[in-house]
Amino acid sequence: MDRAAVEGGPHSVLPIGASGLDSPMAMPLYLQVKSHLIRRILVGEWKPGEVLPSEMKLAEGYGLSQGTVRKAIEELAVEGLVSRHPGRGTFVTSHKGDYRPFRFHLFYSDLGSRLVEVAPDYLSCSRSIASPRAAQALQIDLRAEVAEVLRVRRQDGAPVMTENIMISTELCPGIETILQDEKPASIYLALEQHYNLLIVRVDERIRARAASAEDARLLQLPTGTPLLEVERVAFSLGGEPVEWRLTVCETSHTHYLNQISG
Amino acid sequence: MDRAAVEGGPHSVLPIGASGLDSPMAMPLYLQVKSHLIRRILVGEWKPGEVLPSEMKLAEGYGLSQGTVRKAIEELAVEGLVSRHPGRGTFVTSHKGDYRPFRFHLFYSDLGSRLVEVAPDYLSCSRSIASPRAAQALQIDLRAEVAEVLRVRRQDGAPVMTENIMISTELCPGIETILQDEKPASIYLALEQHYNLLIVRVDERIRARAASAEDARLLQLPTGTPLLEVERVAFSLGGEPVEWRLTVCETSHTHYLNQISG
DNA sequence: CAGTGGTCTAGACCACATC
DNA sequence: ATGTGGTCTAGACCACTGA
Repeated sequence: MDRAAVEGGPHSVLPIGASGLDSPMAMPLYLQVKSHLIRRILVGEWKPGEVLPSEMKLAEGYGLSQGTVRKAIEELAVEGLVSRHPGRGTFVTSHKGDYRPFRFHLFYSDLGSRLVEVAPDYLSCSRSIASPRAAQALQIDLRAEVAEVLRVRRQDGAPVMTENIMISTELCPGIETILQDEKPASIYLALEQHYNLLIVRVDERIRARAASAEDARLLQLPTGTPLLEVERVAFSLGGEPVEWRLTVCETSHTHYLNQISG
Repeated sequence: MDRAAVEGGPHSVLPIGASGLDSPMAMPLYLQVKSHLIRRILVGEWKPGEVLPSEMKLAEGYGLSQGTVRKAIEELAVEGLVSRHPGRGTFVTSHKGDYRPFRFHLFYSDLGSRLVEVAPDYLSCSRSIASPRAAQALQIDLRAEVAEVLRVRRQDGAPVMTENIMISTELCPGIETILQDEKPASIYLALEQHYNLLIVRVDERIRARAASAEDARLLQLPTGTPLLEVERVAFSLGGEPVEWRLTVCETSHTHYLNQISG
């Protein structure tokens, strides 16, 4: 075998053995293939929803056996970057389609239905200055510009949750216009379609707090009511923080469900 | 190959092809092996911390190739039931040892340290009657007996978290005595060592609530203070609910961290 | 040193989807 | 009919562990 590199396409990124560092087993070949495939997805060679070449084609391209490429793809599938369908092929994950839509939304009504199943109301959507917490989380300048969205979710007509969202306009220029016009139910789908940014991980820090005057007004309840506060940072496939979000939820008929296994 | 079943030991459970249903690919062989290994662990053939036979030995025992058995074991490793160590062997997971101890405890101080790193104070430990919520979660009779524990955790000397724990005495006879005597930092380690019950999954429902008079007394703060309430049900390897736990935490210098990926 | 799990290959057959 | 991913085999070499 000649460890052929991937050549030819306009999207060719880096041949696997390009650095002189491919001494035997420095890093397993399947992990090198995995990294290389991630870079090719990142760079847009295959966009969300599109199909990858077959295992055999990729194996030929890399000059490796099918089994090695298969192991790389299997890890991508476990991590949710691609999904595999027998007889059809391997597809880049999209928030569109049937692949676990809204898999990052863990709020449930106490009766079991998911709170995300009703579209949110957009109260405002504008350019703004990042809050200190958002700026730190997004690793941007303390007074950098962001798109800011304020949304409310209802359950049986009553408002139960507010979402304050900030996205760097440097990373996503024009995002405030898109959100303003489309008012999407899934912001992550919008990021994916307009900026090729695939959200693959979110960190959520959860606290209890008393309702501020603003909370009380938006959620129509007394100031001081205990509320659940979830501060989220969403990261793209490339590991960049893309979105900061502060969700505040009234939990008398709602809860956050976390199932931890392994 | 003759698809030899596992014979001989006193712990032999079920040969893989025992039912007449091993028509080709009804269920993949590696999944059958996986299920069989889980049953053998459940039944105590190898206890937490002990080593499994090597892949080759298991493959010979089942009359399959090493690769098939490997795939079964790899899934067990991903699910956290076993851990693999090159050159040493495959071990049944234990909460003891270095395998992600306290991996179900997601409370952190705002400075980043884990709240579980200081041993809790045991305030009380007794036999009691299950609360309605606990009885429902543990799938036991509404007035069934449980062991009830009340613990408090401190941060820099100040109490920040109470834990109210109920465990069915039917499933774990004598557990109240063990907890009373040992006051273990990890209840799951105690369940594992005394009852061969391995906790592999917990469901947590999170809400905000106002401090009750009892909360206020235990945490030394005003009644009505917003607190984070986490209602946990812990499940054993066999899927039975084993423990119900209500954690109440003051979150002005503490948070619950959930990292969601895939 | 022998034994372990980790990687890699090259082949085979299967169920499934699409045309 | 063709091509896909899914399963399974049988061999090889490697790095690491522990006696």
